[in-house]
Amino acid sequence: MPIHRMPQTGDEPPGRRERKRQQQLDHIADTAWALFEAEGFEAVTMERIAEAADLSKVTLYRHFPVKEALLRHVFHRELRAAWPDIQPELAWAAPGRARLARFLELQAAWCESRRAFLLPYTRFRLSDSRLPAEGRERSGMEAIFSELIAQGQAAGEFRADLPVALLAMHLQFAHLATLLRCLTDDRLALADELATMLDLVCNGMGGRS
Amino acid sequence: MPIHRMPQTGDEPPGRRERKRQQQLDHIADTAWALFEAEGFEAVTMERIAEAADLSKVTLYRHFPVKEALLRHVFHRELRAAWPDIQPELAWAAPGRARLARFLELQAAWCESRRAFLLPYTRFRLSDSRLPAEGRERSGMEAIFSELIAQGQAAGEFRADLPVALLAMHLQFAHLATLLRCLTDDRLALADELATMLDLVCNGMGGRS
DNA sequence: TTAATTATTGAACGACGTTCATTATTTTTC
DNA sequence: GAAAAATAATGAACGTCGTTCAATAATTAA
Repeated sequence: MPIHRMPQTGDEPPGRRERKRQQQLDHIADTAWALFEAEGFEAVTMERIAEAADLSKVTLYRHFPVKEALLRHVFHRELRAAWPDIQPELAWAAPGRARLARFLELQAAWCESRRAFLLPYTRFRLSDSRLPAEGRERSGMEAIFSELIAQGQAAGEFRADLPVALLAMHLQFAHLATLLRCLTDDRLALADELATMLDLVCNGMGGRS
Repeated sequence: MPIHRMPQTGDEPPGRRERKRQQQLDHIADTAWALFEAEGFEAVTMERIAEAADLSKVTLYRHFPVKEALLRHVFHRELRAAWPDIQPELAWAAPGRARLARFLELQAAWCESRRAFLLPYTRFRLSDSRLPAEGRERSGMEAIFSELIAQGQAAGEFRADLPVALLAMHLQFAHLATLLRCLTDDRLALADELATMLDLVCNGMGGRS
């Protein structure tokens, strides 16, 4: 069997190379996060991130093939960090639409304090399909939507004639579109628009089949 | 009053400068269309388009500030050209969902023969919000959706508690998302996925308010 | 015709993302 | 342990997108 890629059993202890890789990823993400926060996503060049993290530009691009992939990595790390605070709040709402609505409320608040990152991230997520296969794994948000929708389906609140993945994708695009609209038009309140969006996604726009 | 931008009454005869501009736009679009069709969107550089159209690169960028703007211009020209064939077919279906479904059918067929352009165009449309104001005018597709939805609202088939523009935007994003999915996954049939998408947009995913 | 606007151009630039040959490091195998 | 194979990292150069600038040509307004 080919040695260089073993079957990913996952329980084997990672070698030193993998460990160093992970901590270097963390180091890069920390550095990038700080720079993005200080100067904005567009203003920071990949070369500067590389220098600040004490890496070659080529090496940085080996880890993150496009700049937005780095943004996504950083962003998802933040999202994972916020999840323990968000999740218990959701249990109070009934599975299905109510819980989804509660999540969007909490999410909106979380997003408000990350406006600088949110616009480029949203744009990228809306149109990305050029990341390598491993990068096309479920995004943090997509995984959460899938979970919440599956709960709603199990509770009989969401239609079960369509696969969860499709519903989740539909919701996610509507979500991203709403974010994009709000971020490019300051007159729109994120929380309100998200509530309207959820209404539309759940109830449809009224056409009978 | 400032001379260089008059109120755009529109009925004054355009000067020679404006006429030359228009025919140059047409010339550029023709050239770009041919190159795109022959070699694909990504493979053609802006410099080559400029050379082929006998222009300076800077001049080309003056007309189309980003490459995708040129693609959009070319694409919308095609769509406008196809519209006379599509529109009469729509009158046979009742306004509202049926007519929308019919449009998506015809659209799918039209798209099938333009796959090469469709992917970059879709990606761009999904995430564009950096075009100059004049460029953010309603896209061809968005205008059509708006019209069809307004007809459905008037016929009482679509809910009227939300503005047409919002419904149209929602539909358009779902539409683009479906295109993106089908173009990046050959196993999916465009017509089928569009029908499912319309179902989802019209009927919602089943959550009660 | 003169004066003010606008179009067009070449040349250079910064940034993204890639390629390549070379060197260092880790992992495997003996 | 040491040798060999595989992978990681590097600098340097390159192509493309998109922009800036100063200079020239063409159009319009006075």
